[in-house]
Amino acid sequence: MIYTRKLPSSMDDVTDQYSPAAVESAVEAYWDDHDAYAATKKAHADDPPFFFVDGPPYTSGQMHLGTAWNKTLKDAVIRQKRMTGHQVTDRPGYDMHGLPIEVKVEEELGFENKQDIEAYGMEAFIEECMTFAEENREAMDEDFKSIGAWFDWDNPYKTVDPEYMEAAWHGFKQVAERGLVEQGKRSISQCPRCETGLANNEVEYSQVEDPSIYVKFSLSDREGSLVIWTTTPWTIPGNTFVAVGEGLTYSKVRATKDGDSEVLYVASECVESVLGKGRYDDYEIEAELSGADLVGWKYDHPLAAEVPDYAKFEGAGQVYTADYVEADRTGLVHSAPGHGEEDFHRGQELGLDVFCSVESDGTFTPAGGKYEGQFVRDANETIRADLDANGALLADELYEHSYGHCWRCDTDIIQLVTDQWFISITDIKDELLDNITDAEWHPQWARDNRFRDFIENAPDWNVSRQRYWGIPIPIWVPEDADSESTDLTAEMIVIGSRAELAERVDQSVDPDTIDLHRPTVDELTITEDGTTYRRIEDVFDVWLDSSVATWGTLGYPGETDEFDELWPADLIIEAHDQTRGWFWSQLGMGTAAFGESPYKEVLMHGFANDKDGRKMSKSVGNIVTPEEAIERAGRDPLRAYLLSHDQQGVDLAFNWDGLESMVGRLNILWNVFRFPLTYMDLDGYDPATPELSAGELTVVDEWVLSRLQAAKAEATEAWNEYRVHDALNVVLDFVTEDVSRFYVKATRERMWDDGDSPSKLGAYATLATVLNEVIRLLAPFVPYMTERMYQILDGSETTVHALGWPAVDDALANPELEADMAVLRAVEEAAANARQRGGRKLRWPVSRIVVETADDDVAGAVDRLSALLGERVNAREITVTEQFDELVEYADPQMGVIGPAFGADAQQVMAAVDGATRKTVEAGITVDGDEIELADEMVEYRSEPPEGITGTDFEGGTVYVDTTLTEELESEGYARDVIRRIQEMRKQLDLAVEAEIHVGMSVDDDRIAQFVDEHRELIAEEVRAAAFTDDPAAGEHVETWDVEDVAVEIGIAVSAEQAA
RNA sequence: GGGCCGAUAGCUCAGUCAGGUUGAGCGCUCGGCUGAUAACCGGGAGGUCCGCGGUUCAAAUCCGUGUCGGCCCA
Repeated sequence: MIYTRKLPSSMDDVTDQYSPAAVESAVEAYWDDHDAYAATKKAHADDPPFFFVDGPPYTSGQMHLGTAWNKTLKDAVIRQKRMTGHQVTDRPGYDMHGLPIEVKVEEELGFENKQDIEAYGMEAFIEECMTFAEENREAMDEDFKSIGAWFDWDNPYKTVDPEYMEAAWHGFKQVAERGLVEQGKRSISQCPRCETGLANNEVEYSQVEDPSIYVKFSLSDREGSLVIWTTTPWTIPGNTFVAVGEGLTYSKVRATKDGDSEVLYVASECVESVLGKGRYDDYEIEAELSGADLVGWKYDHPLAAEVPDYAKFEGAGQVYTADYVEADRTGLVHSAPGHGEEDFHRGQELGLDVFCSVESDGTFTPAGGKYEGQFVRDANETIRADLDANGALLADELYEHSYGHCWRCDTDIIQLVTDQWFISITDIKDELLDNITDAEWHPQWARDNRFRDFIENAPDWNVSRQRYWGIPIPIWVPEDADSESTDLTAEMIVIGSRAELAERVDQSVDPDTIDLHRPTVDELTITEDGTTYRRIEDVFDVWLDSSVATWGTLGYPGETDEFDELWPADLIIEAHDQTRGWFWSQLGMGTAAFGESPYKEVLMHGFANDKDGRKMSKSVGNIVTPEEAIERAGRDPLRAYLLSHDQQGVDLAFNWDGLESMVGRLNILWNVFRFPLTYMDLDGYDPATPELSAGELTVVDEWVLSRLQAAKAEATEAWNEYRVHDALNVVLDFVTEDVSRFYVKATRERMWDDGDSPSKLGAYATLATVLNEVIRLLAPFVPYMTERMYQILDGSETTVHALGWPAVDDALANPELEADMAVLRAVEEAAANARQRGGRKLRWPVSRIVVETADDDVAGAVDRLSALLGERVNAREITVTEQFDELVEYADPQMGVIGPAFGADAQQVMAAVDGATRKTVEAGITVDGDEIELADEMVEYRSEPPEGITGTDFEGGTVYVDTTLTEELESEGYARDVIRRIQEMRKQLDLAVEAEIHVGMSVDDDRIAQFVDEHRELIAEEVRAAAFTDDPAAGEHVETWDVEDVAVEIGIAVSAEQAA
């Protein structure tokens, strides 16, 4: 053969069925041997840049189906972008800091709390975290490579690298210089086990059962009690005020139980319910008051004896209004600014001090009095009992509701007021909302609804964590200062780089080698203007790490050239959970630090769920791993399956049958690819550089080339809008519908034309053109099999992935022909249907097919393509008519009219009329010898083709097939049947396509034998028979066939000259 | 509890923006084709377009409401 094959010769046999595993391992070896990835990058090294940024997966586990989808999509996009002429940034990233890894390492080491870490030694602990993260990262590298993801694996960005950590410091310093970093007390969600604050998105919720208690707060300046409701008894010690709704109405209720009476104040709407909960016998409403009337009322702390240091400062122990009050439960809200976020904000507004008697580990401080040292949840029961003993407990129930717990260790969170550092997102809300629209999102609804809503409601970003494994916050504050006595925000020094650190700290530090992790940086001090500064101990919220990825990827600020050229990112791609995650954190950080969105375009895909659309989870046992999918189907099929579904915001319900179907679709592609190879090989035809002008193009060639242009145009347009699945499906549909089902079938015969047939050369050139371009269009999706195909068809470049994206050739587009062919296909389908109903298989020719249509376009199309149509439907003649005049009208008796008119005779009339032709009816119908008079409305007629003709409707009309046999038609039919049987036997003998044979045959029916005899020459030519005898027994291979109920014995032998 | 997304044949999905007889592929079944052959093509069966209510001559489509699933938030 004359074309180059570069693949290992053991894989050279492409006549095998499509075997993904074999193709993929061969291609993988080929890529390694030829350094295909490097060759691809080199091919596009001088193209205009495209700055893609990989969202860093967290290095806590291995690749799952969702991350496989994510990386596959990114990989396909990168490959396609390269093909369209871009030098694409493909540095993969890994998110390696944070609480999840700390928790894993703690588990491995058997730790239970922070004290265990301190005892073990922070430095050693951090080393363990680094090792853990790095080992996981390496494993994930291999996972991602296994699905054919081509990234710069030798050079990933890692959030633990000094260069990357510096990118975070730099960004943070810009934020500080804009005055957006501040320290303050805030109510935060605290994990008492991890002893750190959590970001809102680190809190997960689930249903739990908690106490639900109604507590009476005895009024100190008048008779009666306020009734409040809470599910957190442990916050009662911290009670500072009671809130009422300004616009609500409250009732003064005199309630009696067991003869005793007392006065209770509750919202009027809640009276019935509260009194019921308290099991009072009776009650009487004595007065109605507005919420404002209650303001300023004073009450006694219900645990005054147990918590002697309770909040009794100026303004405490009184009633205030608050807008968070609703007429729910009691309409009065127990407020503890040391705990609840809303309580805290209202307390600040009212100028109240903060009372918080709970430590960061969830135990009461000495200020908690009797409860000192108890864990809050354990104290619930004691507090409940104490309230009961104090006569303050009105009702005591259990309540199931959703409550937050730590995303990593599942411990129930507690709300606490602590000192934290914030980025004041709320100060730049307008700028953020403005910057949203600088990025284009796919799908757009995610940006305009979900993302915008989130940003509108976003609180200040608490970026400090009281942990170890993270980027140390680069803030130094005066040595002895604390937040109570000093405005730390005003006094802080923020360091933005290693160089600045080395320059300003008191110790000698080498900026090139320093590890910025704790505890190294903790020991560094800064002395300026006579004041010594120490670093605050906190590390960054891990979300801040990845938020700087767009410049961290580029090594900025250490390296500035690429940043100046490329930033902001052209595209990022993640699943919809990142709307509140990475999409948000990057916008927040980019806006706060640089005043703009760090990305220009977002592609948001969905989640991989199980076949029922449910989340995959270990506990349910419905997890499908990428490894399993690859083993059962293959890498290309898995990739194509994942990418064939909507990539914009919609979840995927993973289904094994769907994956299997994809193997089937790709198998058709494989078959189309290998179909012409044998012939091209025999003829020494080189499919690498097909010349369409070198051969003779038939109308089918022109048509499929036109369809190819349409497929390219549609795929390109889909890519431009990141409708990635459409870009894939359009091409696969073209391959299966147009190329396989129509073109190949219509072209097959031309493949075995002899010699340099112009028609054959035209077919070769057409098919080679189609294949060359289809391979390019599919390369981003199925990189292995397209590589294999390319190397066999062409192979002039190292890899298919270095090639350019095929352009539409307008000269080959022919919409009129496509429309004509659509008509032909509809007619053909109808004809096949009519044949089947007429009992005439396709191998047997029919004398004529009549297309009845009132549509000029349809008539014209059939006319123009009548030769091709005749061939495909195996008809001697095709005619087109507006009105098929051979239809016969059959009578359909109308019993609604006949019944009343003929009474008892009606049944007989019906029987006589039913199914008769119009001619018969109009000639006169007789019943029992009497002609009956039929009014027009008694009979309707339906038109049907006559005997021997079958009609089937299609969209533009009706196709009639005349299946009437003539001797000549019958004769050819039998001959074709015989040819078919001999071909089958050739195949059974596995003969070479060009091998000549001897045929012997006897037919057990003289008439049929005569028919076959008439076609000896045709048969001999079709089956490459050198000799034809009447003696089947002379063959090496003899078989008796049943042809239309006639026994035909056939013997074949390889010609002597062949065998010799 | 709130926001967004999804629900159409046994399965996977299109159609919903812009109302007009619900479609395709897979699977099943019957048939056809036959040197792409463990491939390919056609026919058939298969539907409460998630439920309920509304608008309209007409609703899978628009509106309201509920159910289930997903993500995010509380």
